Amino acid sequence: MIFGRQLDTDFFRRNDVTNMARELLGTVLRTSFDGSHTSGIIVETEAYRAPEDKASHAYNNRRTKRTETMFRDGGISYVYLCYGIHHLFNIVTATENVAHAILIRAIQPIEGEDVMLARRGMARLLPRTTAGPGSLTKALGINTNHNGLDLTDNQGPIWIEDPGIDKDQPIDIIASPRVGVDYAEECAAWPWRFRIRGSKWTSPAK
DNA sequence: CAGCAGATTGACT
DNA sequence: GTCAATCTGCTGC
Repeated sequence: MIFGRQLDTDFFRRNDVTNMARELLGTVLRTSFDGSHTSGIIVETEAYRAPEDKASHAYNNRRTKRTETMFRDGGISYVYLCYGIHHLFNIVTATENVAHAILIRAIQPIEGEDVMLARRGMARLLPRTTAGPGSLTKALGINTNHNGLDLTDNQGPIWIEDPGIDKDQPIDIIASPRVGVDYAEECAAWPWRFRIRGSKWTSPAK
C-alpha cells in the first residue's frame, strides 16, 4: 500500500474552487471501512460555486437540510442522493458559509479492484466500473451515511492524498461544460468540468 | 452505435 | 405534482 502526502485543511479551505477542481486531478481518493480498502486516481471533476452558480444546490445561498453541509468549512464530504438511486460524492471547499464544492465524476482504480467489482456486480474491470459519479460511489461503497465526514483524516473512512509523483510533468486537462445541468441557464455553459486528457477512465456522458 | 424509458426518493429557484 | 449534478437495459439501426 502506497501512502502519499495527506491533503490538509490549508488546501481545502481555499476559495478558488475551479483551480482546486483542476488540482484534484491526479490525486488519490481512498475509502477504508468494513474491512475493505479501495482507492483510485481522480481523473474527472466538476466545480460548483454558490451563490452565483445556478447549477449548485446552494444557488443564491439556499439553505436546506441537504445543502447545509456545503456551508461548512472545507475538507468534508457532501454526499446526496440523485434521481432517487445514485449517491454522488462531493468535496466541500472554501471557508465556513461559502458553499463551494467539487463533484468527483470518475476515478482510475488502484487498489481493491475485487471489492469494487463485487460492489458493482461485475466480473471484470472496465472503464464504466468507476466512470460516472453514481458508478464510482457504488464501487467505493460511498453512500449518504458518509455525508459531512472529515476528509483530512487518514484513518478513514474516506480521505484524499497527493501521490507526489510526476510533479514536474503537468497534467493535460480538458475543460468543458458540466454534465446534466441544462436547467442552469447561462451557468450551464461554464466550462467547469475537468478531465485528464487521454484517460480512458473518465465518464462517457455528453 | 443511438435513442429511449424505467428506476426511486428528496427537495421544491 | 414535478424535477433532479444518473445509470442500465432494451430496441432498432
